[in-house]
Amino acid sequence: MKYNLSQSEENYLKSIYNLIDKTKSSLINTNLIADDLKTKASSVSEMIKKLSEKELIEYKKYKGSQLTENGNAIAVQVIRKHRLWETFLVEKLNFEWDEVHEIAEQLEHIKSIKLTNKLSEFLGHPKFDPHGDPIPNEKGIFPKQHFVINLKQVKQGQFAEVVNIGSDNKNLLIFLTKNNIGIGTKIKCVDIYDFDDSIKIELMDKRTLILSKKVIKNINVKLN
Amino acid sequence: MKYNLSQSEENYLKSIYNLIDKTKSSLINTNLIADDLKTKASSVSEMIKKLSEKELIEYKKYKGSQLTENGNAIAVQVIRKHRLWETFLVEKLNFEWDEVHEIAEQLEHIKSIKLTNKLSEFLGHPKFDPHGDPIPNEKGIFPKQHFVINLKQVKQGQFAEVVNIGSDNKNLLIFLTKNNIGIGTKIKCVDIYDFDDSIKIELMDKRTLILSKKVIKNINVKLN
DNA sequence: TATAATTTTTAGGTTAACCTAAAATTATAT
DNA sequence: ATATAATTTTAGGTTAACCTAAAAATTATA
Repeated sequence: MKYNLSQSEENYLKSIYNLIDKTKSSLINTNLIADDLKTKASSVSEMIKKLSEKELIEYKKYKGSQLTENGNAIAVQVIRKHRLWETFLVEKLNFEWDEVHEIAEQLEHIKSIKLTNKLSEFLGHPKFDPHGDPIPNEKGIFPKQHFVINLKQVKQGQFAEVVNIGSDNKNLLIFLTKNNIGIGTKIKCVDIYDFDDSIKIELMDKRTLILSKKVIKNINVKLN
Repeated sequence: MKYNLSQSEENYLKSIYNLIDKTKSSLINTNLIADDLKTKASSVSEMIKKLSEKELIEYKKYKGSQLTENGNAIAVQVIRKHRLWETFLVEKLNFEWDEVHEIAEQLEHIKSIKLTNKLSEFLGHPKFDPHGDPIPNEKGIFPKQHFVINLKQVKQGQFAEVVNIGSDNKNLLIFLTKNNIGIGTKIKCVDIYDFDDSIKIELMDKRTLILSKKVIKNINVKLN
């Protein structure tokens, strides 16, 4: 179990992991990966073949890819590093949450298990990163999370608390910050507009705000 | 002045910078670089040609290489990152000084000026890294150093203080640690053995120790 | 100073990761 | 059910960074 993968290979594994997570489907299409990694389907086909020869991906031609146990374990460790570094950047270096993704994309490929573990320790073994994403431990175990739902599931009149932002889009994050929405923010759903799937929310300070469908899609909450 | 260099290209610039420093010569031989980077002379020739087309290296065939102003500036920034990360690893994550070089070799290529500056700030803008090497600032200016000489220059009876170890060799660093020699250690030269260029030193606790020529070569001191 | 030794460069090849275009396969729609 | 559309793979090409071996240039030596 001594893989020495290139950054590219790690990125493919991570992408597949994230796409499984996002799409809740176990077989990931080649085009989806290509899209996610901003590369071409032909490049993906090639890489998938290589990774399946290394037994990190399970794949039958034309049928889509999934991760093997080993592939999954590696992806999880890359994600662990990504989220630990994001936490470091925000907590220790005072970066804004919209600035860290890009830098963490680089840092996640640093190869040193000892570094990762010491970093985690230094940060106090954080369970969630600045976007509310759970941070797996050295063994790949994720922390337990409260029951998380998407904001669009919240009914009129219900109270909820933001626990996670499901996107690294800089402008979305800046928008949320400007409107005082962050991890832990408590909100009330005061109105639902069916015609465009937007909603009106109320913050603790009684300020109200209309959120578009696209914004809502990326806000995950727990009910209060 | 917006270069986007590969890790390899950065390594070549850094290597030339370090070799200029070490050899005190302004023209660096192709073979020296090959040796330093554990690559072949033919690869170096190729890369040198490329970097001189980018005007980062000044070079005439068969005559050796030197850095242009731009090449030097880039090398210094890579070195800045290397030394800041080494400091972080030792000061904040409690790594030993013999463990950090390898990891810093990876971290030095992370591209984010903002990260570098925030890291420096987080560390309190350190002037020297764990091996006593000076850390240049954002503008590439190195801190002033006291007059530094090599340990072999110290005469019998003189007192000196270790300010710098001129090697990243793990075993050398472990050896020094085991013998209570580190940056800031005060020593007295009690004997010089001409026949093998070794010396006997005395530490503050009166313990004496014989150091070989190779060890001495890598210990730089200031006289006290 | 001519010859030998060393150093450096060039020529030509390999590998990883990308690409475009064409072919193969699968999915969709009439 | 078959034609069309979409997806995926294959074929063949490019680039960066390495390599070996041979050629060229420089340096050292007899």
